Amino acid sequence: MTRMTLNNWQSVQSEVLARLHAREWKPGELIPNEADLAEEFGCARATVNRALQNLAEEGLLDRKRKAGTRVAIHPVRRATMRIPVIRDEITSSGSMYGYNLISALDCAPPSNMAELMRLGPEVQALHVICVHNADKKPYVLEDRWINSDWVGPDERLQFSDISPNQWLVANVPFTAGDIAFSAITASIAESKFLSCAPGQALFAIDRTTRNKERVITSVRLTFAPGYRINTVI
Amino acid sequence: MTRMTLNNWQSVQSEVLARLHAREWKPGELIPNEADLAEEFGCARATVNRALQNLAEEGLLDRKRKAGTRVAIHPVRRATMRIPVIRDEITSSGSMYGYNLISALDCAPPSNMAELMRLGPEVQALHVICVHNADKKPYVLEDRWINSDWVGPDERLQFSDISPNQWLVANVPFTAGDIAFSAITASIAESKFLSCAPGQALFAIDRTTRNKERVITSVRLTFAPGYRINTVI
DNA sequence: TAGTGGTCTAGACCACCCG
DNA sequence: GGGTGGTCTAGACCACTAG
Repeated sequence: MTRMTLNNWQSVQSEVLARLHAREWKPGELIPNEADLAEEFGCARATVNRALQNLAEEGLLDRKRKAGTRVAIHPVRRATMRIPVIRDEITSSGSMYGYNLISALDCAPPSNMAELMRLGPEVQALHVICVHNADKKPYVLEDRWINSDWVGPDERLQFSDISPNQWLVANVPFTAGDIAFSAITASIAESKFLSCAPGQALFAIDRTTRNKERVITSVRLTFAPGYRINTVI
Repeated sequence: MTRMTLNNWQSVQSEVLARLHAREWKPGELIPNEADLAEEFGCARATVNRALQNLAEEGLLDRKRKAGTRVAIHPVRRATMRIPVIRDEITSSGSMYGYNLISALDCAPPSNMAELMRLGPEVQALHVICVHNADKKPYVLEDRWINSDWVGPDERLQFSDISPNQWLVANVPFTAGDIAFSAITASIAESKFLSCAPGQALFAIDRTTRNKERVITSVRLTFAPGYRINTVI
């Protein structure tokens, strides 16, 4: 066994990655245990552990106590992507950010939304519709329901100046959320707000944000035609 | 200072999370340094480090040497999502998986694809079109270009039985890739393969896979209407 | 039950970078 | 310059689980 000196976990990770890419360790195979690798690499076991744990997190290795570490069969199963913070997304692409409040009304939400927010019948919530612009052209339509418990009468006045998203992020703590991506067909209303043809294919993001199982807000973002979301593996 | 005993990094992380959710430490604020927290929690600094590093990775904290650790202003900016392995996605939802090869031909790719794959003019690549079915109904249309260097004449015969994706994952190592999500309008051809109306909004994933800067394959997956991709923060 | 990964500790040194 | 996070080390004990 050639003995090398890799004295930080990044270099250990690189070496392991190289062996995976070279198929020296093949998918499904068992690789040597941490103690042996530590000796071969000339470093502490904790250093090897850090490297292998990182690769396991990325989905390239499967680790189990006693069973050892195996090369994952499906090398990459996860992608991490930025959740767009609309204002940043627009300004960082060099465009000028603009914001139009369309409406902000208290009313009883439709039944599916009431159920999601666990509101009784007749209970009202705040419904906000607004448009974010890039260089004065519509960029995304925001259609949001907010649980009234989280926003007082004073705050909602501000929504003519700052977007509810920006306000919520800064003022309401949350513990969990879920996101869904889909393709939808532009309705008449959507096409009007986004200045596109009805029936056009639009990219939509639905996001629900919770604080300890209670829904704070649920939003649909409908993007202008041509929007893409990119990420790297 | 109340002194507690948190002797593993998960409990340290929970405690820190609780303070963040309770707004005890507010967005933008500096939190105590690792040594102080270690003393307060009654554990080693390395344990605090592990917890804080994990929270920083998740986007909840911003850490800088000398500057210290701050609560992130935009609490969550990343979502990690499963890259669907089509066959698994279909079978794990309880449906029967099926596969139809439409065509597999060597031909010169269109210019944008040739450029992406860095092929000279007139150089051919393998173009595969196939459909994956769930319970005999079209689920996703796969339109793929494969660099001929990576697939010999023998292998391509197999594509009538197993999908090129499955074959590539098992046989060709890759080092990097990128993915894009978008909404497209169904063309005549797409609508035919997916049994939907032309003009319908469809969810599309474009994926390019590389081995050391050389493109192995580039694929567009076009999903049948109604497809959604879900993830949790 | 024995082998493997998961983690903690105490101490140390280093890299970075704010003031 | 000095305080902060980033990491390594050696040793130890524990938790899990395959055989």
